[in-house]
Amino acid sequence: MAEIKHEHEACKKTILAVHDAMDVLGGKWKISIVASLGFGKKRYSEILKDVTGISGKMLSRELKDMEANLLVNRYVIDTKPVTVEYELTPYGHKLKSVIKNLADWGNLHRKTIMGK
Amino acid sequence: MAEIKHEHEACKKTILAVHDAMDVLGGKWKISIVASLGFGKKRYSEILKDVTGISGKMLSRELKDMEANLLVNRYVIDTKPVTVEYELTPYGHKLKSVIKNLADWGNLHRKTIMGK
DNA sequence: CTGTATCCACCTTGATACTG
DNA sequence: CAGTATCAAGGTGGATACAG
Repeated sequence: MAEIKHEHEACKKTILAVHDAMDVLGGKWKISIVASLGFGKKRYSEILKDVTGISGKMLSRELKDMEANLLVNRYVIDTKPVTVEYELTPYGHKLKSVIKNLADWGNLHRKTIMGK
Repeated sequence: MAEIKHEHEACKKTILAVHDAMDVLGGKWKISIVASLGFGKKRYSEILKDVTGISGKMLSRELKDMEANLLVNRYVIDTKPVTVEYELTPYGHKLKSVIKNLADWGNLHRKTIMGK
C-alpha cells in the first residue's frame, strides 16, 4: 500500500519534471538546435544550414528564447559584415545526454516504422 | 580535415535522428503521457488525472496517434461501463531512458531558472 | 551577415455538448 | 467510463521585404 502510494508520487513528480523541461524545449526546432550546438560553437548561418527546413525568422526567435532560458550564449564578433556565434552554456551542455538518447531512439524508430 | 568532415556528418545525422524522434513525440502532451505510462499500465481516466491540464479530447487524440506509431497498446475490457487500458509497447518502453534524462534535466532546470 | 517587421494561412487546442 | 462532434480563438510558422 505504501509502495503503491510511493509509485504514484514518483509518477507525478516525473511528469512534472518532464513538463518543466518541455516548457523550455517545446518549440518545433529547439531540440534540433541544441543537437546542432552540441557539436560545438556555430554561426547563425551554419545552424541555418544544419537544421533542415528552419526559416531565418524561426531560428532567431528560438535562439532568443533559448538565450533567455540560459541554454545558449550569443557572441557578436565585430567583423564586417557582422558575425554572430552561438554556443551551449554549461547548463545547456547537460542536455547532450538527452539528445543522445533521443537520437538513438530516432534511429531505432526509422528502422522500425519506416522500412529500415 | 577528414575529422572535420566526419564531425559534420555526425552532426547532420544526429539532427535528422532527433527530428525523426520529434515527429512522433512532438505533440504538446505526448512525452508526458509516455512518462505516465512508463510507470505501468493505466486507464484513460487515470492518465487524465496524472497529466495535469490535458483535456479529454487531447488525450484521446494523442493516444490514437501514439497507437498508430506503435508506442502504446490499447485494451478494451468489457465491463460495464467500459474500461480501457493503455500500456507502452516494448518499443515505447525504450523511451524510458529518454524520459529519465529529461526528468533529471527538468528538475535541474527548476532549480536553476526558477528559484530552487 | 544577421537579423526585424508585417501580413496571413494554417494548425492546434480548449470549451462544451453529446453518445454508447 | 471513454470517448466523439462542433465551434471558436489563439498560437505557429512561412514568405517577403527591409535594416544595421
